Amino acid sequence: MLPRQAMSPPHIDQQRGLRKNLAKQTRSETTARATVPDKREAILRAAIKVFAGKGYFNSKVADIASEAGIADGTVYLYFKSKDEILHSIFDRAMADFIEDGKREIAEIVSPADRLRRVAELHLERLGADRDMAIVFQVELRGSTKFMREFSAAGFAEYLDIIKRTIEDGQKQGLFRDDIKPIVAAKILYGALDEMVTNWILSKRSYPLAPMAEEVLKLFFGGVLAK
Amino acid sequence: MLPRQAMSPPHIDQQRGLRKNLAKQTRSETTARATVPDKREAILRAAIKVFAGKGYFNSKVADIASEAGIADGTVYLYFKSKDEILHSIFDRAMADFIEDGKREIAEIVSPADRLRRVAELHLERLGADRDMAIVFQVELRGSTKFMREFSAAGFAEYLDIIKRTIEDGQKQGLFRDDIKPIVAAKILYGALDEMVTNWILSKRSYPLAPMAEEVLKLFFGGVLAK
Amino acid sequence: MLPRQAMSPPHIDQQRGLRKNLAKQTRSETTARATVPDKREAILRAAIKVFAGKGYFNSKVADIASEAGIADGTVYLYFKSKDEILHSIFDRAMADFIEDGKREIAEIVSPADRLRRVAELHLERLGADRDMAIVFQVELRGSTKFMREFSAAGFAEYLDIIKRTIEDGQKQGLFRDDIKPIVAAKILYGALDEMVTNWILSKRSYPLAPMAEEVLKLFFGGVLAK
Amino acid sequence: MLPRQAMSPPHIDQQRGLRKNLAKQTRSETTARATVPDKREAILRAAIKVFAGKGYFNSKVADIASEAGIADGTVYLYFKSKDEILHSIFDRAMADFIEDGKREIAEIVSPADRLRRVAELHLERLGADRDMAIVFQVELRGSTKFMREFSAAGFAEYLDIIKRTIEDGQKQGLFRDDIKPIVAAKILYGALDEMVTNWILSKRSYPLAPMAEEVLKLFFGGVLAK
DNA sequence: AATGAATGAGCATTCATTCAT
DNA sequence: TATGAATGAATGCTCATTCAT
Repeated sequence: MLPRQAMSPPHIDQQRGLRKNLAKQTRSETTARATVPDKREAILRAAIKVFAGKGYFNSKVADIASEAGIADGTVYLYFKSKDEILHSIFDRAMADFIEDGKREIAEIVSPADRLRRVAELHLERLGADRDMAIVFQVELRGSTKFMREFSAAGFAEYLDIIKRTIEDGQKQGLFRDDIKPIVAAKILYGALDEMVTNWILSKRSYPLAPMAEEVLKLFFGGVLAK
Repeated sequence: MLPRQAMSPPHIDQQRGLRKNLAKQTRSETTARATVPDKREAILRAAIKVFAGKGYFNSKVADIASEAGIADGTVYLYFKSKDEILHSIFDRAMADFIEDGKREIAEIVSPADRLRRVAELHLERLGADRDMAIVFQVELRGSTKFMREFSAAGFAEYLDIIKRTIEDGQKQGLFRDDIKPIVAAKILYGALDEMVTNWILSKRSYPLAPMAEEVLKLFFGGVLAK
Repeated sequence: MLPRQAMSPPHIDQQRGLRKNLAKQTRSETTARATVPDKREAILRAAIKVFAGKGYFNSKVADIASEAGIADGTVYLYFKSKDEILHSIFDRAMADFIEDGKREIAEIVSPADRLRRVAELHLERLGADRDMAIVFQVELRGSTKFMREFSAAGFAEYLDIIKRTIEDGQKQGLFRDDIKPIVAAKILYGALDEMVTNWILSKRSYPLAPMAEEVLKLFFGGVLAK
Repeated sequence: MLPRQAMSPPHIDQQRGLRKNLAKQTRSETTARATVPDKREAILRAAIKVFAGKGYFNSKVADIASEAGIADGTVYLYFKSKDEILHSIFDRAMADFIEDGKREIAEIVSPADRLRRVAELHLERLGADRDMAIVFQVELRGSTKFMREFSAAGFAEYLDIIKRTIEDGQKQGLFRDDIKPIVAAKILYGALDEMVTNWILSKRSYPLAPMAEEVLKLFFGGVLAK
């Protein structure tokens, strides 16, 4: 669920990011300003860290600016408001996550394998960036406003991907058809989501991604003994 | 998840209030001032409504007081801080929920039926009070601080009830034993939780409790066709 | 400077306090309410203690009520406001102090001895009740409003007593007449006042009254060697 | 007792400000905004005025900001709290006063002349800035907390200067040695202090400094006729 | 007279946002 | 672009005072 750009070099998600990056590097060589190539990116990374640490409402814009190594006012050259920063974090992450998910799934034939890949991706992504995971699990939920927007935008699409895969499975006779696809999709999502939340809150440190297999085992076969 | 008192439909509280009011009026027909039976209760109800509507951080103490029909300062006769109000909501609700859950489960022999009852209770409770459900799903999650406290206190116990039931099922050979009970418990909880969240965010109005059956069907049998 | 009533049984200052006291005692025997015969008095004593401990502005009316062992609202049956309590403390104390001073002085012929007696009384009074002294030295000064009123009322009269005594001394050729009596009076008062202030602030505990002699030695003879 | 900087007649501060302003205007004649040269200074001056007028507890931070011609929040860019403003006033003034006092005294040989200079300085300083004098006489005394701190810090040092001068006088046989130097010092201080207090409370307007001579006349020679 | 629950005006402080430089 | 000093609206909480009982 972590946006690619958040983990990769900046700009890669912005139309032909690669080209832009090249251009920037060219400029960088002349201006000798190698560090913080993209300030917008730096602000977002700083915001994720700060939000994760203190929560959205307890985080001050000054904290973010400080973490990003810039002046307070500079934040407003890149974002209209503190609110917009949080939005940007979600929007970018979700868009990126969905795009990646789609791509990876596209090549997989078996619905079960597709679900497996989605679950793995879900946990791999969030498991790779604890701060981002915290923002997603905690801050996203901390606001009905965001939840609705989130729901309306990316989340619905994400859930739809799962749902359609389940429908495929049903059409192919692989999945039971006495279960509503959308409900099954929500259950899978809810289970994965709970894994992430527990992982975040856990005092122990353990890899999140392997939990995908555990979830799928139950999701596929159920808890009843055969 | 709402405490019985707080969760019972409004008319019951009002009936209680009415009775008390009548008594009072009889006692002093001249004085018109009708005292609110339980102001602390009124504040909690008001807070749940306000928090549900605008979120904890966007809610002003004045909003709560106004909703409760009392003066701002009166809130502080019953609660030490705005923060304590939120805590009280959780504490009471969780304690009550767990107590009820335990009682109901105690009489059920079959582990599967016990899980069924837990799931039903979970959705019945939250489904009966949308505002309380919003506070639980949204505000509780919106703060790592609360989540940790919640986790440490009531939530862990709740999850443990589910876990032990699953262990029972495994011992009796009813449930697969290649699945870790705690993971299965989290999955069930996560699935139920997702049902609640979706219900809250949904524009359509539908009964939440019946979703329990849907979840259990999948949780027990899995999604794969036999 | 401590008002007599503040150190003696209540009511002694209110027209024939003794008689009233007797009456009260008579009543007390029937009602068995021997403690706190005069609530107004109790409030004033409590206020002096509380004001001395935390300062006027930091003292809550509730603190005073609690210290006096009565309900908050009861305070307002005896005083119109918190402000009035402070006023009452000063007014009573000053009136009493001046009255006593005049009486004691009246019998003394020698102006020097009269000053001596005034100085002794000043320090004896305040030295006998540290809390009252604190209120006088600290709270009285902490408000220009009070200072002006104090100045206008009792203080001017007190200073006048000293001044006239000095004038007497000058007329009798005992005191230098190249010094303005009012200035000399202020100097004596200022010196005594400083003794009290130092005594209050001192961490060590020592008797205040003996300082009168020290002050007078200098006031009479000056610091220069003869 | 006012720090030189703060105590110097307004025009000096303004001159400094003007020069700075001129420079600024030259640099940018288009921008109309004239920056206040030293905002911290302005806040302190405003606070002294406001505190003198209404007392510390009755003064609102908004009053100070308004008097200083700045926004409320700006106060907190220079001071951590309202309390810190009062502290700053005292600290600066005392430090400055003591420094000046020491310097002036250092060059004087005769103990009597030294005391004279101290007394003159004392009254000159406070007599030159009525508001500052009010804050010193009223607000400083109005809080045992401040008095103790004041006592511990600057005041003790001030009193010590006087005390040692008197000790010098005694060693040189100029002053009686049957009087404790510290007591004499307190008496002198108390007398001066009383002059200031009376000056502040007086409705008439008269120069304070000349009172030094009156006080010293009595302090040196005593009130008794020779 | 006494109570103490209720009131609500009042205020120090914070912090997102602006804007002159 | 970048800065960061300045802004001022916003709000949790206190506490003197009231008043129904």
